Amino acid sequence: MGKPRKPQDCGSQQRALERLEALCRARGQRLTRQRRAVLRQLLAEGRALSAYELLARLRPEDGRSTPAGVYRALECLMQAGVVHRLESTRSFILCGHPEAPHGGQLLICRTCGQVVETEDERVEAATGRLGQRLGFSLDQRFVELTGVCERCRVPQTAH
Amino acid sequence: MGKPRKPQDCGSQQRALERLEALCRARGQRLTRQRRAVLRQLLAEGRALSAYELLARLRPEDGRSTPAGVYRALECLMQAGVVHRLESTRSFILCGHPEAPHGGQLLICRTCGQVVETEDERVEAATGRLGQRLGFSLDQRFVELTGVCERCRVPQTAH
DNA sequence: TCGCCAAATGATACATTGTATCAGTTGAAC
DNA sequence: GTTCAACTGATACAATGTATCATTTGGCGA
Ligand SMILES: [Zn+2]
Ligand SMILES: [Zn+2]
Ligand SMILES: [Zn+2]
Ligand SMILES: [Zn+2]
Repeated sequence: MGKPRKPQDCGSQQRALERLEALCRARGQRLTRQRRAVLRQLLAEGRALSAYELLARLRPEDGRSTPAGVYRALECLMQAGVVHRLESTRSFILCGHPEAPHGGQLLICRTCGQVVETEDERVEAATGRLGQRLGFSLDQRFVELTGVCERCRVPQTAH
Repeated sequence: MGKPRKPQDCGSQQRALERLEALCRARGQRLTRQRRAVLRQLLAEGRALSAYELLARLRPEDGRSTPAGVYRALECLMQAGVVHRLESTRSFILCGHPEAPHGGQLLICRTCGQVVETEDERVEAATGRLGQRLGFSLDQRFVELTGVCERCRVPQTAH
């Protein structure tokens, strides 16, 4: 609960949206009305949303949105690498650094809902080596760490 | 799909069941009829099962089993540390080495469904350090690596 | 510009996964 | 045996995710 990181202002939101659109196109995905709408909502929210939370935000501006439509849009955006799914909370979030395709780590604050995405070399190396050691050729790595972030742990005296 | 690791024979199954029961009791959990039945099914199956797959196996021997009952049993067994939930496949599996409570890594073969559970020091260290670096005090670590296991990759000529 | 075709959508229905509630039962402790 | 918390049974429902198919859209070549 509690407010997560505040959403970006409109100017940078617009720029971020354009950047994401360019990425989608570059990766061979049409960026349609629905998909753009999903991106916009995720960007505006600034935190992870469940598919049905997304749907609730989309319906006011497009009454024809459906679960299937939302899931299809999310599927496509995940393909394009600009959205990730949080397995442990069944929700979806914008990629934090979508420039290069990747599978990183997600740190989730269970108090404020903040999600931090990283690409930690040591974790990458360790999981890769683990797969190798056990004879697995890995194709996906889910690393989701939940806990309490610094801001939530230290009850900073608002000044 | 394809058969995963074959379930253990009845003798060692019985022993394993008794060992698990002892662990549950040691951790302050009553081991009731339903919970024992869930354990038995997971042990017999030798792979991860969804809650409803479990339910389907329980009903023939106890027609009063319900989803709520299965989830309650699973909840308790997870508390006791003898069952894990696979977030990425929404299923449940017996802990591979339940002697000490832990949160390890799960390697999942997407061909045969086999799940290997490890407690890799390097992965533990790397994720711990990552949390620390980002100011998170972690309380749970989901590390699920999916890929293809050795047996499935090398189509060994059965002899 | 026009027609074509693959991709995407809309609409509907359904499948799977997980919880809430509350009355009744059980079982360990005294 | 009584008691009380834990557990169960039963029911209903909430949340999450898919299948199907007719229709629309949009890029592309004639
Ligand atoms: Zn990312
Ligand atoms: Zn926080
Ligand atoms: Zn385990
Ligand atoms: Zn395999």
